[in-house]
Amino acid sequence: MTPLRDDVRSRILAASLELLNEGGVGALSMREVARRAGVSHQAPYHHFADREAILAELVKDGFSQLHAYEARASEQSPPGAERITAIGIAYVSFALDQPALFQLMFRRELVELQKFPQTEEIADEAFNVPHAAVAEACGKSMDACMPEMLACWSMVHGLATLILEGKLDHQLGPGREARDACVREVMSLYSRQRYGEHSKT
Amino acid sequence: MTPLRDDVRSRILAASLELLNEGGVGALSMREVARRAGVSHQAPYHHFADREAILAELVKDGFSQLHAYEARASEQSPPGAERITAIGIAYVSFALDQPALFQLMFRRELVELQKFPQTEEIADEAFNVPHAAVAEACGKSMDACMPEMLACWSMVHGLATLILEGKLDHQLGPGREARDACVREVMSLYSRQRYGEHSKT
DNA sequence: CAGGGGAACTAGACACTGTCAAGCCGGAGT
DNA sequence: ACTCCGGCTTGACAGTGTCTAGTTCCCCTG
Repeated sequence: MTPLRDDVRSRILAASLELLNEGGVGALSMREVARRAGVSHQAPYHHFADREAILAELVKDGFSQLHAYEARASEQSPPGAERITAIGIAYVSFALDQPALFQLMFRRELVELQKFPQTEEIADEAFNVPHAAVAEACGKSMDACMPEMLACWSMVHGLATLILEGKLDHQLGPGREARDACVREVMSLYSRQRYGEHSKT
Repeated sequence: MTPLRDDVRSRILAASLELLNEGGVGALSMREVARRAGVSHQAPYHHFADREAILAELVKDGFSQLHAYEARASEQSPPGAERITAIGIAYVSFALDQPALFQLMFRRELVELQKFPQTEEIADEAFNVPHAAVAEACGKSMDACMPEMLACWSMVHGLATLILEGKLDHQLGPGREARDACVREVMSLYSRQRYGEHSKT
């Protein structure tokens, strides 16, 4: 009942997220987190088993954010190619909005999802949104359209990764608009040609 | 002239690669490298400015290996969809053969390519192989087919990344054959539908 | 109203890391 | 013969994650 009860815990998570966004995963050290939260360097271990458990908590929130991005895109677009494009753009937009968090979510060396069933479950929910959209566009069952789904997911995830790791800086400019335009172009190029034309853009 | 002259340097690189392959990037610490090379913990700094410089050297070799994988695939297949498929499979094969090295090559926080022009140049060579293949299949210039190239590269890179990070363990089995089969399927699904049918597989 | 118990938190220590600073040492150049 | 210098070693420092041992304080029971 007392909001003070979990005060330290939430301050720790807040400080973690702050550090993550400021300097990436490398800047997120347990001791610095504790320092920012104004507690001793050992206090975090009373709320989390180890560093990985804290990261898993951030990752959980990350996947639920990703799910929200995708769900909104899915609802606001008609089924078929256009919906796939929209979800793909949402996926990359999330990655660009939360680069450090996105990287954290896909680093097994930092957090092994299998150890955190709650986090894994939310991750699966996020993966289901594009999967369902692809199945609908293909007119196949979720299982039957696995290759299509993998192709789609891979492309979107690869695009996000390459942009974040700066591998496309040479091709694209540094600005956010150029990146968004590129994502839109690649996505619509992909899904239009695969799932049929759509009028958008 | 004396082969002993660079003995320490090459032993350091060998030890680095060994550690990288044994336990990933996290296991590669300067002190452990020095220990394995049989020198003091400061010796590496007489041959490399810092940790990043050692990693850059490994990355350089990684990109030249990747280039070799791609070049061989390109030569052994006819231009068009089939060549793109082959190069894509080669790309992912490299990633699966050298997982730790592949990850290292695409982590800007670990090695910023711009700081190492030699490494960057070899990386560009590696990226040019698929780029040329896509341009040929499209019948456009290298510049004009940038979106197609990005779509292709993103998909292949994303597939490699997702497999390595274990995100497809649930969909695929753990075995290498299942992965190879999946890669083949996704790749040919992609390039066949985009660049026309080909008889293979 | 004691008093016991346990949770939240602190403090100290350990082994480890990357890197700076100083010293040793042997061979090359003048 | 003497100096210089690059390759290497040793020592130190601040920083890390985490184990262990206290300390403090609130709640629950008798």
